[in-house]
Amino acid sequence: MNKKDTQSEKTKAIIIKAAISLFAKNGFHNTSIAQITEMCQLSKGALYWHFEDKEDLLMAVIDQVRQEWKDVLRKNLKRNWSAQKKMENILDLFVETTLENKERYVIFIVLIAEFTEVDERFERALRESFMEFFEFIAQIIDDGKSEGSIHKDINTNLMAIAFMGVWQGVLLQWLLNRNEVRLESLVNCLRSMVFDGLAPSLKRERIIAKN
Amino acid sequence: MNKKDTQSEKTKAIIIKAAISLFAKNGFHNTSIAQITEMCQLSKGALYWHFEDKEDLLMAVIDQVRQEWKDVLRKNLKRNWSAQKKMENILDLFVETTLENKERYVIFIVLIAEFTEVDERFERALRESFMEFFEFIAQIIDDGKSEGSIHKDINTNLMAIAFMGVWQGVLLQWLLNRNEVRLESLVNCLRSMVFDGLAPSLKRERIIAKN
DNA sequence: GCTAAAATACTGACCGTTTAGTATGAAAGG
DNA sequence: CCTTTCATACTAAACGGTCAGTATTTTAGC
Repeated sequence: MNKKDTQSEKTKAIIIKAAISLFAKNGFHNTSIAQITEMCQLSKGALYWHFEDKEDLLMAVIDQVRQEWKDVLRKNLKRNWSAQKKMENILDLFVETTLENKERYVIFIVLIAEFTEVDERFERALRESFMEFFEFIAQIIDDGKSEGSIHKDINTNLMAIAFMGVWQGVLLQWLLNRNEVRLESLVNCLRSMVFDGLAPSLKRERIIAKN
Repeated sequence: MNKKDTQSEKTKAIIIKAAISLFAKNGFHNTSIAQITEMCQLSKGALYWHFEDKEDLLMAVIDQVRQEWKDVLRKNLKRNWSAQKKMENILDLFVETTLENKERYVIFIVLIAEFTEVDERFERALRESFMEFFEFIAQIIDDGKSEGSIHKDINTNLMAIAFMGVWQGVLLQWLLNRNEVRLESLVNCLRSMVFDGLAPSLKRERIIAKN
């Protein structure tokens, strides 16, 4: 029998799913075990059978979300695409997958805000989750440099972090203003910043200088 | 006697300052009244004499931080500067003031993450705080359009929100990676995205099309 | 294939602790 | 002496976590 098919794994998955949803909305500390067990129609004892404590559950949640991220990137960005095409598509991909499952992305913002400078253990777990993403983006950026579609004097690692940051920031502002603006519009705005630049005069000088 | 000089106002200010610091670090729900009163060497009775309840204190905190933001912008961006100069300086200003008082900016990120889709009252309070900022930035962007230093086809309000977002996102990623990267480096990276653009080829096409 | 034993999965009451908030009284100062 | 300001002691509720016991599934013996 496949390990994933055991009763234990099924129940664990149900609990993790509920926890992701509640942690993303209310944060870790403001979500009670009772809320989680109510959502998945289980008793407290059941939860504590599968997870040592609340923190153990959070670790499982972080792992799960990291895996989902990885899958989204690997499945949707085709290997044979150019770096430029990947970079152009990555924001669309974020928007698309956010609209179908918001929690997946929001939860990391909530957890960073909650645990940074507070709990070293979870901070590290979050940072390590992003490391995988950074390496993925960094590879694309390096390819883009070879291709000539990305400025060669850009610091790859810094840019990967900054790129992650701008996406998360736009997502954060969308959350706050979700009734006033559409995520697509906000991202289009971001795109025109990142890919076209904001100031035509500045940009022209730069291009002239580079040629 | 100036209202600000009364004992009551002094004590209030001390409590608010401690609350800002603790809310920014631990969030609202994960900060206890006891922690706040310990930090400012006061008793519970004292805090509840000056504030109706914990939520009342949070409202005062939000008001205070909004005021600080406003002051930073008004004092440091000279009225007679061009829009371009203002836009070029605003990120430096953020970095500078963040390094001297991190909480002032971090607290909004923490509170958005904590209250969005959870508590309508505080969500609105936060949104209204940003409104002032958006209007400030929107004015600069509009001036920049008249000047010709900013693309005319940019949606001003959206860009103001997105601009706020990218700053917050970079700040968030810096918080997480503060031991690996400097905020200045990350913001320089952001600047080269926003002002120079990422992809030279795309950009050139756009300029040619516009001329 | 049936049954007994054993491992797994789960329930719900309960415990100690922590929390926001209150009641009450003591200083302090004008 | 009376109002403002603060300290101390307390309450009720909510929290994470435990535990004795029950149900359900899997394994093992024949």
